[in-house]
Amino acid sequence: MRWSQAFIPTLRDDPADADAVSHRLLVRGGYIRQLMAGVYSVLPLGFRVRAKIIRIIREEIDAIGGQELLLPALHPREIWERTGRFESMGEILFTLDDLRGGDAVLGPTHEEIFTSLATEITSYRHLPQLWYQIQTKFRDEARPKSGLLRVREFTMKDSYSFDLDDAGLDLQFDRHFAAYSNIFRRIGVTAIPVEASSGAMGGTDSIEFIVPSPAGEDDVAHCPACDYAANVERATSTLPRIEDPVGPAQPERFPTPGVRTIADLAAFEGGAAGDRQIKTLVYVLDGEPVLVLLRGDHELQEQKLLDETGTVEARSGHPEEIRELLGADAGSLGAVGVEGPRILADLQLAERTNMVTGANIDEHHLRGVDVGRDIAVSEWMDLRTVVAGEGCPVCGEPLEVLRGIEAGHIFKLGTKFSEALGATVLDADGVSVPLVMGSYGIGVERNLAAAVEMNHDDRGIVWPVSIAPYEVVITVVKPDDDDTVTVADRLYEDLLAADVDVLIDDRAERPGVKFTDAELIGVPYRVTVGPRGLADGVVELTVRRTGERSELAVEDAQDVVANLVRSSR
RNA sequence: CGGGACGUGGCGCAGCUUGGUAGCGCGCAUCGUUCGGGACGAUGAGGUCGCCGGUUCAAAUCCGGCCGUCCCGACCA
Repeated sequence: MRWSQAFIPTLRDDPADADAVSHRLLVRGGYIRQLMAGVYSVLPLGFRVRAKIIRIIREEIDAIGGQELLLPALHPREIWERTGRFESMGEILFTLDDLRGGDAVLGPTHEEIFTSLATEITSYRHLPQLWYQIQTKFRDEARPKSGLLRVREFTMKDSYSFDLDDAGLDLQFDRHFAAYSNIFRRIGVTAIPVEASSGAMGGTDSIEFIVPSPAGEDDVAHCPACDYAANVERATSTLPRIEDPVGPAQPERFPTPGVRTIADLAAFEGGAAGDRQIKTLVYVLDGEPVLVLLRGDHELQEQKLLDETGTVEARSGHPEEIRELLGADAGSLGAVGVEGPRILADLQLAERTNMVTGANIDEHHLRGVDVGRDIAVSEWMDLRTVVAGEGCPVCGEPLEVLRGIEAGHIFKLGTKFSEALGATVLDADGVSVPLVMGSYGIGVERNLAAAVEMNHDDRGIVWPVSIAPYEVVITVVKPDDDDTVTVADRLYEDLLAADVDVLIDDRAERPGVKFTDAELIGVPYRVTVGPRGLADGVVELTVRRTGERSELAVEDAQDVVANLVRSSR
């Protein structure tokens, strides 16, 4: 491509509304433009990168036996109602009417559609199957942000596996794990596989691939020693045992004027440290009010509460609800003697004694509370959020907590969708059994952005060669100098013939502008052709990532550059 | 959805408090001088001041409503 003819609208200034590094650089570099909140146009440079990412994904999924197909983005509302997800995903579903008055939705994902197609599989002899597509998804996110990282319309590769039994699913799952690892490596991002919550999917196993980045939205507990990694929605840790001093034979009420918080009570004369308090929260789970108990210095992990209780929608109780349920306001709540609502207690409270908690009378607390003796816990469960520095559940070393981008997610779905939609086969004994399914997603543009988050410097993007829009840019220093143009054009033609993706900057611009633009858009290799070098029979090669420069004899340039590109793809 | 900010040529911004001919930088076009790290000069093109309504002789500016965008939070396969 000749830069003089290309549509590469680079900007000299940072766009005012771009915050994330990838957002800023992709807009400035002329890769993308925003059309509306969370919706972007992909310009020629961006399109080339996207195409390379798609090619890598396609090669890897084909390699594990995937069959590519294309399902509609426009779905009947009815199929979403049949699996209950019109309700559970209702918020993010784009809905629309058609002329015959029916309701349609734009697909946010495709389990329902793949599963309904899979009803055509009738015999175990036709299993396993692995189907995938690379297609546009629509999700009406409440808050799109950070450029391509969180959008409302995006491309996803989603694959779906169909097996007779769990063993078959496990195999397909493991193959996807390997394929995804290959994909991220080839795209040039570091993605940490982490145990994840299955959320509303209701599956069994689920692994997210997280690219560490401050622009991400997921927190991951990671053990540097043994590689344990889990989304904090799921992560556990080991904590030192606390020895409680011996307490009274029954709880004692005491006034605590002005005490509202855990910290207040810890500082209060006659109170107790946070780790000796019981925190009592009122939550409403699918309409049912419950009490949630945690150690005073621990934070609730709401996703764990959802997962453990099988709840679709959870919220904290409103002040009026709390008062009606317990007779006091937040700040003085407790579970001692409470009957009626379910009491869900975090495992870390087990066998604790002589604790301090609210008395359900405003500005009064109880001391000497023995959890086993005084509180009618309905269910024990892991509910707390892991914090950096706590012990790894596998090896005990201190955990770190990283922020990252969810670049891919693989799920074992089991039979949830096949049962709901009647996707069954006859097994060898002639018995009708539901297909055992897995689903596997990877966001194309999100990975493009993640690659920029991981590969940039203060001058711009630094693409890995594998996904760079162009592998080489030839910078023509003096486009009105005949020798320069002759040599540059010949090199350009030769590199094209050698199957190198090459861009020639033949614009009538000053050299500084060209160098700056080349660095901004992030082309891995730059060959500078100008009279100064040609006087000595050389051109100059600059490596974008390292800034390393070398001189190449004009006659060698084509071979050297082509080989360099080939070896770094 | 709650909180905050913003909306003025392609991009980045000033002007609004105190109503009176719409400005600056970059970019763009033409010409000239320049030319190996974002040149200089001259001339020029380009704007329903987000939209609707109100106040006023007169509204980018004041008032009301709406729309849009970004940030924080809530939310989120």
